[in-house]
Amino acid sequence: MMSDESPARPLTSRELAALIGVSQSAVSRAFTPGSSISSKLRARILGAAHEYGYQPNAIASMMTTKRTKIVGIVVSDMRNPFYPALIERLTQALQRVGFQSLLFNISPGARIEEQLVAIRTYNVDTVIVISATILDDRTLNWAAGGRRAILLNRLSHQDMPTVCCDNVAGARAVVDHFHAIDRHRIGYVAGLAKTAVGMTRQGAFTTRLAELGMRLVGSAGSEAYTFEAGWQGALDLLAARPDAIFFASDILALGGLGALRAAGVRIPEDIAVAGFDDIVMAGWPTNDLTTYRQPVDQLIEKAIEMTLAAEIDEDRLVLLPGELIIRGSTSGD
Amino acid sequence: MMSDESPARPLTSRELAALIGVSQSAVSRAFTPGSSISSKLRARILGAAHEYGYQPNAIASMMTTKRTKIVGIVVSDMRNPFYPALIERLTQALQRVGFQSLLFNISPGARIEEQLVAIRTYNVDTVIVISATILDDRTLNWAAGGRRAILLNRLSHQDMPTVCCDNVAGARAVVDHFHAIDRHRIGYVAGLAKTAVGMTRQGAFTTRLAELGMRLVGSAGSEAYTFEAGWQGALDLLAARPDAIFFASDILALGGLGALRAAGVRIPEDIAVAGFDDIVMAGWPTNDLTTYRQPVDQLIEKAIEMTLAAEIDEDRLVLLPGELIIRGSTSGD
DNA sequence: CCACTTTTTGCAATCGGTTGCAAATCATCA
DNA sequence: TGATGATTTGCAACCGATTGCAAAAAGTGG
Repeated sequence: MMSDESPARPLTSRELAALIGVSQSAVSRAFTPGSSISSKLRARILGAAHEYGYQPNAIASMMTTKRTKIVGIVVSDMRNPFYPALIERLTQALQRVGFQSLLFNISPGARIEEQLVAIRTYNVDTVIVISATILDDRTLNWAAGGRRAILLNRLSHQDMPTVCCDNVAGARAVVDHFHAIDRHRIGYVAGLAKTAVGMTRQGAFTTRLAELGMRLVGSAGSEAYTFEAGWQGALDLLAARPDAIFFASDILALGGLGALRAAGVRIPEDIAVAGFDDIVMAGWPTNDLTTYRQPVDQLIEKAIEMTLAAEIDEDRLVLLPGELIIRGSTSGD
Repeated sequence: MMSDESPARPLTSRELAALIGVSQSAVSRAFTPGSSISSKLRARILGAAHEYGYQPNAIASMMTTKRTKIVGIVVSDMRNPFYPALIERLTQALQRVGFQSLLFNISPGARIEEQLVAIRTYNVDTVIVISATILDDRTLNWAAGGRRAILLNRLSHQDMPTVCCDNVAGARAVVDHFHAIDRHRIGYVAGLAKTAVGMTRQGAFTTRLAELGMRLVGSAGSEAYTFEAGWQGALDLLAARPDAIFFASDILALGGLGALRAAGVRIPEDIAVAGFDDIVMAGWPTNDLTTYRQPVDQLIEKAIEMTLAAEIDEDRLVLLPGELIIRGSTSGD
C-alpha cells in the first residue's frame, strides 16, 4: 500500500487499465463492491493498483454518483469541552463507516448565511448540526439545501430528524436526587435560555420540583455555557440561601463550584451542586461533580444510523436516557 | 440568497444559462473572479443566479481545476483542551480565506495507514498536521501523497514546512521565572517523551537549569498529556521534595495541582507550579496557573500564510515566541 | 466610415470516474 | 456437441464545471 514514491501526478484508472490491458470500466468495478466483475479480474486489478499505487479519485466519483461520502458538521461552540468530546467520537464513528467530516465552525454574530454558503456548494450528503445556538430552523433548512439534516443534541420546532439526550428525564433525575438527600431550597442556573434544550431542562426541572413540593428559591440566567457565567450565576443565587443548585451544564457547574468555594461555602454540606453532561472534568477529583451523564455513545450510534438510513420515516425524534452520576458534590462522602 | 424553496435537484450552470439565454461558459465566468467577462453580463448572470437560487457546484469545479479548497486537518488528541481551541480558530481562519476543513481524527493504535487512505483520495489541497503524536514523517509524507503538508505545533526531522511555538524560549522562560522567585529544587513532569516537542521542552528546560546552577531534583515521565498523568507525575515527584515543578503542558499541571493540594501541599508557598500552553482553564480562578502561553493567533496566521503561498522556499521552519503568564501558582499573590 | 486592436462571448474538449447496454465469454444440460 | 441462459467485459455517454481557441462585438484612430 505504501509502495514506491508517490508520483507527482497520481495514476488514473484509465492509465492503470492500459498498464495491465483491461478496460477502464473494469478498474472502476474492481473498486466498487457488489459490481459485476469476476473475482479473478478484480484480484488482478487490485493487485496492480497496489503495485502501481493507484487509488480511485473520490472527487471524480462524486461527480457521477452524486454522493460525496462527506457529512457536514455544524458546530459553534468548541469551548465547552462537551462538544470536542462529542465531535471526536462522531468523526471517528463516521470514518469507520466510510464518511469524512467537513467542519463548519460558525461564529455567532457574523453573517451566518454567508458562513453556510459553502455547506451547499460542497454537496455534503448529510448535515449534522451540533450547534445548540444560533441557527434557526429556517436558516438550517436552507443551508442543508434539500439534503438531510440531523440535529444532534439540539431540538427544533419542525420535525427534522433529531437525536437528543432526554433532558426531561435528566432534569427530573437531578431533582429526585436532591429530594433524596433532603434538600428543599433549590436554585437553578440556566444556560442559554433561548435554546430549546435550555428551556426543556429548565421546564422539566421546575415541574418536577413542584410535583415534589420543593421550593425553587432562585434562578439565575446566563448568556452562555461558560465557566464565568456559572461563577456569576452561583454568586447571584447566594442571597436566596439555597441548599442545592442545579446548573444547566457541567461547565457552568464548575464555575459555580469555584465561586461557592471561594465564598467559603462547603460543598456539599452547605450547598449540594449538580451539573449536566458529565464532561471529563466533572469526574476529576478536584471537582467531583454530581451530574447527569449524556449517553454520548448511543447518541452517536443513532446519528450514524440516521446518516446511513435510506429513509427516516419513523422515530424522527430519538430521545435517549442518560444516567445520573452521583459524586461528592452532592453526597457527603 | 435565501430565495424560494430549494428544488430537489439544484440548478446547473447549463440550465441557468438556458433560462436567461447566455452560454454556459458565461455563467461559469460570472462566478470566476478575474475571468474575461463584461461587468454588465456578470451582473445579469449573478442576478439571475440569485433569483433562481443557482450556486456553482464545487465538486464539478474540483474536477477541472484540481483544487479542492479543502485542507485536511489531522488530529489525534481532542481531549487536551488546547487542541479544540486551536482547531476552532484554525477552521474559522480557513473559512475566512475560502477553505473548508476536512477532519481526520486518527486514533492511536489502530491501523494508522488505513485511517489515512481517505486523505489521499479526497485530494485535499493541503494537509495540516496538528497531531503531536503517532505519525512518523514517512507515513505522513505518504498520506499527503505529494500535496503540501504543514506541521502545526509539531516538529519533524525532515524539512517539512513547520509552524511551532518556540518551545526552547518557553522552557527557558519558566526556568528563569523559577530562578527569579528563588526556587532551586526543581521537578519536571514530562508529556509524551517520544515526541519531538516533548524532548525539545525537556532539553531546553534542563539546559537552562544547568546554566543557572539550579538543581533538577526529579523528573517524572508520563504516557500522555492528561490530567491523570499529571496527578501521578506530581505524586512521583513528592519524595524528591522539589520547591517548584514544571509540567510539560497545562493539562498535566492541572492534574498536578490537584494531587499536590490533595496531599496538603501549599501552592505556591511549598511548591510553585508552572504549565505550558495557557489553555483557558489555566486562567480560571480555581487553578490560577502560571504558564507559558502559546501564540495561537500567530501560529494560525502563519499556517494560513503557508497554506496560501504558492511556494514555501524560505522560512520552512517558523518558531514563534509565546509569553509567560504569571499567576498565583508561582507568585504568592 | 473603414481598418485595426482590444474585449467579450460561445464552442467544444477535458477532468476521472460510473453505469446502462450490448457484445463476448463461460457454464449448463439435453 | 450445440443450444440456451448466466456472467463477465468493454463501449461510450454522462456528471457539471473550467478554459484554450476562434468568432463576434465593441472600441479607436485616421
